[in-house]
Amino acid sequence: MINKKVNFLGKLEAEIMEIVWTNGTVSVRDVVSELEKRKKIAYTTVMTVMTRLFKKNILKRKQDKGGAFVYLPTKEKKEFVAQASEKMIRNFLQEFGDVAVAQFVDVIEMADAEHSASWKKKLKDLLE
Amino acid sequence: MINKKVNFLGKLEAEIMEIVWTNGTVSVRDVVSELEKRKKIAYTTVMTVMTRLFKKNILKRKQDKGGAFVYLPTKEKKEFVAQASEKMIRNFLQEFGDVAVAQFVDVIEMADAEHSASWKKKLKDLLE
DNA sequence: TCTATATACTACATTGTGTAGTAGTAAAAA
DNA sequence: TTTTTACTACTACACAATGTAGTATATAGA
Repeated sequence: MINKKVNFLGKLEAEIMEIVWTNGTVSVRDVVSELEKRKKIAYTTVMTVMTRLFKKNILKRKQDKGGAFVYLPTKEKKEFVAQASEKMIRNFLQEFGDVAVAQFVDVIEMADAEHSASWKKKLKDLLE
Repeated sequence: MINKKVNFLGKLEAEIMEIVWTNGTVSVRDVVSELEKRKKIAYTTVMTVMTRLFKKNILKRKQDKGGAFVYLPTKEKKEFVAQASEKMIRNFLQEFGDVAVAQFVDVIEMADAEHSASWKKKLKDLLE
């Protein structure tokens, strides 16, 4: 089918999640302050996105004293990435089987060559 | 960044490309006939999508005698998939390095278990 | 009670995709 | 040659995801 369905995050969503993952528990205000170091952004913009993230169950939140919410990641970054990756790779594998595997190896080799890295070795090790 | 940018194809786009890849050189009419076996669809819908595919350089086309266009894939399926995959895996690897590799192995193992397949073996072989 | 701030709600823009109508044109048929 | 048919270009609308932000309301603290 070759058609996409993996849903990672939008650009702003991703920026916000990075901040949340780094800081653990944050208010909208916190995130806004952080983002404002880099760009002009309205409080309500951040709030809207965080509310959406909450509705998508990517963020949890609870009432802070003072009425405001504090937000927490539903999953730590590692886990979130792992699950999103899994979904992606799974689709990919299901769709392309052999090609997927072969392609993965190719890219790993290319990447190793380009960055004198050794993902190939790591991969071999993981396969014991 | 964890944000998506890999662009595969939409559902209808993918269906159309499958038909193109299978048949090599097709007119809009050909594709419509093929799709109509499965669902109700307007000629112009298919034409619009194929024109978009052409503008995105995924299809080539040339004038047929009779005024109509015939469309051809810019890349064969194998190559298209390979390149799209490469882009995806490359992003993924760049973004998540270790986790990506580890995750790939995990999924392969799970998939093998679930479908008594042996992608793991294939992978090992490819790594010689 | 008043004021500052946070939230909820609403709304608009943009992009990608699916969907399709209409008008014009060109070729084929009568 | 005139009529019919078929194809293309253009336009348009819907819907989802995302980025962006204003407004109105609620509430806590001064």
